[in-house]
Amino acid sequence: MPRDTLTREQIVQTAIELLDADGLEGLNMRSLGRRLDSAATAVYWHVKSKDNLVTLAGDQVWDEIELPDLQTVDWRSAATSMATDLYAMFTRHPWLVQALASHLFHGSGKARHDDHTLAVYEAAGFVGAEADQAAATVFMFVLGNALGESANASLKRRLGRDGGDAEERIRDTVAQASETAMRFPRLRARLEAAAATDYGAAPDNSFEFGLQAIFDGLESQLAARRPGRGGVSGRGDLDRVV
Amino acid sequence: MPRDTLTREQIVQTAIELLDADGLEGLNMRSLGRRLDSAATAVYWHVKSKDNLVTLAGDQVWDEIELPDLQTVDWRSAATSMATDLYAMFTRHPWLVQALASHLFHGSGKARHDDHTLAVYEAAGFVGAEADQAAATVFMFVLGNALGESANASLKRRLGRDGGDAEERIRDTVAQASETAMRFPRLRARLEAAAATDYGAAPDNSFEFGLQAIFDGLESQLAARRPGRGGVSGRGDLDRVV
DNA sequence: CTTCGACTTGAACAAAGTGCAAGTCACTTC
DNA sequence: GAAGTGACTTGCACTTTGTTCAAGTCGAAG
Repeated sequence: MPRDTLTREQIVQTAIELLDADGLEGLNMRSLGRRLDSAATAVYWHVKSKDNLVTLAGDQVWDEIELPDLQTVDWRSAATSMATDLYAMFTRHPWLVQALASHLFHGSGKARHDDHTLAVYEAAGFVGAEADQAAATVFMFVLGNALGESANASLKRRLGRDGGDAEERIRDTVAQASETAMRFPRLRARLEAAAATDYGAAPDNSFEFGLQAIFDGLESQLAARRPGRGGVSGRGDLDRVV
Repeated sequence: MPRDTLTREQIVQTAIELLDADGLEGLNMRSLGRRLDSAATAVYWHVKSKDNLVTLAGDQVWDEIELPDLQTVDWRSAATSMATDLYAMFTRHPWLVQALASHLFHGSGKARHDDHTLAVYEAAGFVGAEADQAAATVFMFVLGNALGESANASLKRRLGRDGGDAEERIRDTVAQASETAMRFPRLRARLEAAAATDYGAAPDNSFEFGLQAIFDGLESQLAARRPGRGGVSGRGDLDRVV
């Protein structure tokens, strides 16, 4: 009963669904095949390898974010919405962060990340060498938050999947970690509070807080430097900042 | 010819060496056993699982960073050195970032990250609810940079290992990425420049730049808010910042 | 009707994590 | 010193998962 022939788009789409649901570990070629009513190996006609498939899925997912319209909003709003979109995208697809960390995205990685980051600033009207660094700052902040969120999602997934036994495993890990952390006495109270945290609880507003603080800092650093120059290179005189 | 009995410390130490050299994918129980002159499964007497082993390795590695001395340095220097140490540690052990992203560290994760971040600020004299968010901001920024660096390291490792054939693979990936990125016309020039980048080249100073900008922003946000209050809770009034 | 190329399939291989029954060896106990 | 105990090691084998491959099926073109 083989239905209409498989398409690459269909495969990538299904892969994204599996990835969103179960993370990078949750995607395997056999279950993907099953979900597509095909043999696992049928996929290999359309896609070179699993790595390749994940890369394709990632490419597709990048396109979910869009550039804000410069005509209607000021740069800070534009940059804020762009960064927020980016963060939301990473949150929707936590596996993307995993893939980034384990190289799958890398090859192109450096190029694409920087591009999408630059989009934040170019879209907002910044150009030139300073924008490179400012954009990188914001992007790295977003990425860091995404990594945290991704790890969080992995945990929740595990907790949800294999019941009480997983909870126990996690309690173990916490206990084990505490042992190490106890060496930092000042942090003890805080750790204990964190261990009791309900992981399903609403997130705090630290992302927005940090984002705005960063914008403040960038604004003042860039403003302080702008009057003297108009060029494009000039990486040299940034060194004294540190 | 079985030598002296295996110890857990020895195993963890060797695991870290393998991880540093070849990343998370480079560590497998059989090669670990070989390196230890033991059967692969001997390790299982000392360690519960591979995940567990990676967690132990991570615990050990966290201890490489230390708290700055508050008596001798101002908060900003202290926080800078702490963040820089953290970043250097992640750079030395890129697999830690991978492990973070793929749950291995999570259980305690949220708790431990926040702790170590908080250390930046507690060590520097900040305390209270604002410190939570400020610390999280810095930490997330460091983490994001670390993720970028980790991906970069993965790529270099690949390039180094299996020769020209890998380079070709990477060229492919870049070409593929360009195709997608071409849809963002403003970014084209930048992408082409990035594709030509020598990955072995010296890093720019964007980490330091971003870090100082963030401190500027935090300083002004926190300073602006401090006069009115002295309490500890007070998450409510932060909302208006956004 | 034949052929060709797009596409699918099932068997099979290799790598890697892990459990298990059976050992070995040092040290304690009588 | 004999017997035993428990720490530790080993080889085998099972499982999951990515991937290859020879052998198909099927629809359209000639």
